[in-house]
Amino acid sequence: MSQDRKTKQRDAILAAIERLGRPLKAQEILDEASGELPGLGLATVYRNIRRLVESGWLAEVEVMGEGKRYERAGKHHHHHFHCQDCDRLFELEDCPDVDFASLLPEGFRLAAHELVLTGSCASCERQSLPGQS
Amino acid sequence: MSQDRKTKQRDAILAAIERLGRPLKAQEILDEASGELPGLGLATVYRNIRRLVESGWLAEVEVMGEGKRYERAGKHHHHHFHCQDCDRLFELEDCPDVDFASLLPEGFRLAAHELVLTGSCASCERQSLPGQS
DNA sequence: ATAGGTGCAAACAGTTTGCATGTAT
DNA sequence: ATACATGCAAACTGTTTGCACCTAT
Repeated sequence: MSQDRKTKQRDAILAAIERLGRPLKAQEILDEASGELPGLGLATVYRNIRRLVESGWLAEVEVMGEGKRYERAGKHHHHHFHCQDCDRLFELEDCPDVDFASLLPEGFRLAAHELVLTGSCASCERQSLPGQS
Repeated sequence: MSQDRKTKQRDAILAAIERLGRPLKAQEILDEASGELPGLGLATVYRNIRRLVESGWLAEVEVMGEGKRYERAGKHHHHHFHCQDCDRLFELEDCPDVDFASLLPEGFRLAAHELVLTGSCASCERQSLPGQS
C-alpha cells in the first residue's frame, strides 16, 4: 500500500526543478540534477516527471516546434515567453484582460486559453545589439 | 537553376491539403493523398511539407500534446480553437487587438505571439446539451 | 542530358518500457 | 522481506536523411 517512496533521485529531481524555477525539458532536469547525483538516468527523470504531472505538482508546457517542458504547477494563471535565441522558456506575470470568448464563432464554448509570446530575452537581446557592425 | 518541379506526388499532396481544408498531420495528408496516388511515401510528404512551409504556402500549427499540423498559410494573421471533444482544430477569424508586448519583462523583445483557445466546438457543444437528463 | 524528386530503408531525437538489481519501509 | 524505484538497453513514434533510381524540363 505504500506509494511514492522518498529516494535520492526523486529529491534531486525536485530540487533541480525548484532551483531553476522555469519550465524545463527532461534533459535539462537531468543535467541539473546530475550535478548533485551523478549517474542519474534519463528514464528515471521521465518516470518521475510522469508521476509529478499526474499528481498535479508539475504542469506540462509546450511551445511550437520545441519539446515538452515541465514547470511547477499550482501557480496562478499565467503565460509564457519563448526566447528564440537561447531557446529558454520564461514565465510571464500576467494574463492580458481580454474577452477571448468574443473571438469564437457562434455556438462554441470557451474552456481555456493559452498564449505564447516569442522573441528575444533580455540577455540575448543585449548580446545582439553590438553597438553597430 | 530550375527549382520546384511539378510532380504528381506534389500535386496529390497539394490537392489533399486543399480538399480537406483544415490543419492536418503529415499522416493525415498521406492517407488522403494516397487515395489518388497509391504508393506515395511518407518521406515525400514530409519533404514537400518542409518546402511548402519554407516557401510560405503552408504554416505549422501545434497544440499541446498533439503532433504538428499543417494548414494553408498566406491567410491573414489568425489563431486557433481546439475542440477538446472531437480533437479538431478550427481557425479563428480575428486576432484580439491587445498590446502583448506590455506583458514582457524589461529588455525582452517581442517577435510574435500565438494564441490557442480550447473548449467545445458548436457541434460537440450541441450534443452535450441534452435538454435535461 | 541533367538537376531535382521519389521510394525505401536506415538514422535520429524524444519518450517509454522490460528486466534484473537495488533500496526504502 | 518485499513492493516499489532505478539504471540500462531495447522498443516505439514521429521526422529526417542517404542512396540508387526515376522524371520533368
